[in-house]
Amino acid sequence: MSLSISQVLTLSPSDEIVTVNGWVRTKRSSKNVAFVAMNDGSTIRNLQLVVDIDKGYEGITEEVMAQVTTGASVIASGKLVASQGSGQAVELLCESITVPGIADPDEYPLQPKKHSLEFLREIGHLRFRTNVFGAIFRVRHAMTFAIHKFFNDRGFFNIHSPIITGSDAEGAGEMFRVTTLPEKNPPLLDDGTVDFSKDFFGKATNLTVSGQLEAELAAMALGKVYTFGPTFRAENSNTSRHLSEFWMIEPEVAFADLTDNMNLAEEFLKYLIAYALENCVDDLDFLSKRNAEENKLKPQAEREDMTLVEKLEFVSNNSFERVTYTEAVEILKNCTPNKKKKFQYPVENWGIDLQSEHERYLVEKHFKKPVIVTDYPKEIKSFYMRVNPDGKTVAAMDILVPGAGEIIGGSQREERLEILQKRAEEFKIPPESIWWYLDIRKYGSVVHSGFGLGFERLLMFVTGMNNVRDVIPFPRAPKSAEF
RNA sequence: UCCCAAGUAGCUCAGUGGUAGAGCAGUCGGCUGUUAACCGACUGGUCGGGGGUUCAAGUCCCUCCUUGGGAGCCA
Repeated sequence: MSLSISQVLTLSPSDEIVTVNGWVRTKRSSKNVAFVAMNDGSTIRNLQLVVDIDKGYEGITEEVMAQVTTGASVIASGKLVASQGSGQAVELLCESITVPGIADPDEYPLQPKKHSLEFLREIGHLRFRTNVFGAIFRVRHAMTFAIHKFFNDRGFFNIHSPIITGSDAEGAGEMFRVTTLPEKNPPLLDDGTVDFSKDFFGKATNLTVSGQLEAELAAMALGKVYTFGPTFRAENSNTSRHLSEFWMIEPEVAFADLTDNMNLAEEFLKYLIAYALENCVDDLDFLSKRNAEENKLKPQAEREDMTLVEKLEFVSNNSFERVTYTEAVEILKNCTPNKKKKFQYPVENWGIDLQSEHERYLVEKHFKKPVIVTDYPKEIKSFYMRVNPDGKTVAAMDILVPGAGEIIGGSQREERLEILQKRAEEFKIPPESIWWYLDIRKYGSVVHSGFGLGFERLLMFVTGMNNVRDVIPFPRAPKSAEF
């Protein structure tokens, strides 16, 4: 009977022979007995293999045991016995061990010690084998599953928005071109630019920067929909919060206004955090301890007063703070760091865009909890956001959390055709490039709202990791696509 | 893209003008129902690349590359 380590660790000692497959984390050996910590990825916990050399089981030779080194794969069989040592309830008393794949100790880069995350990023093909990344990617899976469950339970339909898009007016950022034209001597127009009518799709195409516009179309028939797919931004962003390829969840709901939208977003985030707390206990416990150790190394002023798990519990049990942009500016204008000129960008006038330092102050110092900022000046937001009755602001909302910053950006969409056309004009978006988006407002237009949740930013918040490149298996960023 | 810092053994780092070091890992030996085991010995380096200053450069200067932190863009 072959079992996963997560299964084995729930069993009681018995005379039944069990077989476990996995990889060696560490080995401690002496003349008479050897202990092997084995992990198979099913859980962060290791199974302790005990090899009693005196017993002289067939197949467990010195040659085989010499191959049992950190990183090697092993298949072990034996009886589950109560552990004599502390640290584990049960252990596998081995009667046979085979090593399907060795890992030469002279070359294998992972050691049974703490490695820097920077180093592990350089060995992206092996970092899955560490406790940290095992925990992170199990949590990532759990969050993926919980997202689909949340929406499915509430009558939403998952829409696969296209990855290749012909729309270049989405305004969300620089795009990656998709083309099959030859690199050398592509067909040119008279003015010397590339003739994309000769390209694969008969027009210029790019990788999507957002599934929102397409989700809106679906919501106008299916009511409640969401997308969950990869998104691509060709911005030259070199930060710990940006990727060139990241995953985004974008719900879109017909007959829903901004308040409905905020309620959905808040319920959604709390659900996901509660799901992680309930279903990823071991992994979050490990990440929380890791986080606490890192916290100790920080200067006093930057230390957090809650552990990761405490922070997650706090967020799932308390309501988010909701403030308008106007109120946020008032708070910032009158706050101590602004008066003492500690901000790099002083807050003086209504209309400025909130900088990272301002958002951090609001979230980490003033409210000390997630904050929803609403009703931004229309000049600093997108063309599709609904203009408020004051004519100055739009029905937008951003959710800011400690550490990961802006985790959600959403809005009530402009459903009035004439106003949307005027807004597109102001943003210099040619109407013919979004004719289908405008068409939706001609036929049965309704109030509707939605938001985008950056999946990796959610994971940063849930796992306590500080760099977005550590919560995605294969990070893509400028000058970085090795694995 | 801009600002700041860093790049020295497989890993983490010390070395600020005068013969390249430590801890961990690895190898060998010892010891022990061990828990990132422990003890001893040994091995291990184009000091990120290129150029320059100097009798002499890991160290000073220029330049490029990469990484980290911050900023902008945003999720």
